[in-house]
Amino acid sequence: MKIATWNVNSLKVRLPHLLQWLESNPVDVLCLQETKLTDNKFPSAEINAAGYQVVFSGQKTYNGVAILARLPITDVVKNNPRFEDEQQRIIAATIGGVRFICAYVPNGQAVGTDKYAYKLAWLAALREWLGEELVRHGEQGLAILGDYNIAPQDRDVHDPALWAGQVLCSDLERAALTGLIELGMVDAFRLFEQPEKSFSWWDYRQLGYQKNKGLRIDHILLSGALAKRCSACAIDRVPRKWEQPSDHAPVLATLD
DNA sequence: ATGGCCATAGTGTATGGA
Repeated sequence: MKIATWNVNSLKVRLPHLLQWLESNPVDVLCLQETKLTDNKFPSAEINAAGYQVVFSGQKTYNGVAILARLPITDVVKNNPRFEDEQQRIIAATIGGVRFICAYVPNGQAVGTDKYAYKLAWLAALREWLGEELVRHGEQGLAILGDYNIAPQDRDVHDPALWAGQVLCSDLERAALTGLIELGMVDAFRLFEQPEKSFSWWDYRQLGYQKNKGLRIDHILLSGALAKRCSACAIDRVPRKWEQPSDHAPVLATLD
């Protein structure tokens, strides 16, 4: 089973990229973030025509998540039942016996702001819910894929000195990510040897991609049972080079 | 020079993203 996550930064703009990417990467499960579409505008027909079922939870202008799958999608849950949230940032479903959570973690804007506090509260609630979900689904396997808006370590940052203590890299955010991992999750990307300076997001400004001024903030976390099945994990930079790209690249993993 | 870009809403220019 091949699984992937991609922050498309507007599915309206990026639908052609999504369909093109799926042609060359016919993954079994794909989690999308920042669809930025209300549900009535979601392009289900085009995605179905590409051979995928799809479930989604969106809103106007901001956020929005979706899960595409070649196999039937069951037991869909929208949002974290432990966290009241107007913002559509989570959708969960079971596919092929595996529990998938697609997550768009809040950005946090800047350390010390209200949005930063919201991010930390959101992550604390995610941990609480994840603990329960692992009891329910851990044995068969659970994966959380998404845009975490957290660079786990300095090696995931193009310029650690510049980013030290900043949002996406702060100690409290990293501790919140560690909190998820402590429940028994594994960062699939770090199961394998990877190129130096591997990133999943590059700023649109300052020729960020061309200069590889990026961060690794999109992750696939696997429960122990799935980590044992994982035989590969990589970032696909190809669509970041296309015309009018998302600022994020897809992250893929293979489960044997 | 401490910004620069991009998407959205909407038709000016602000907000949010990361």
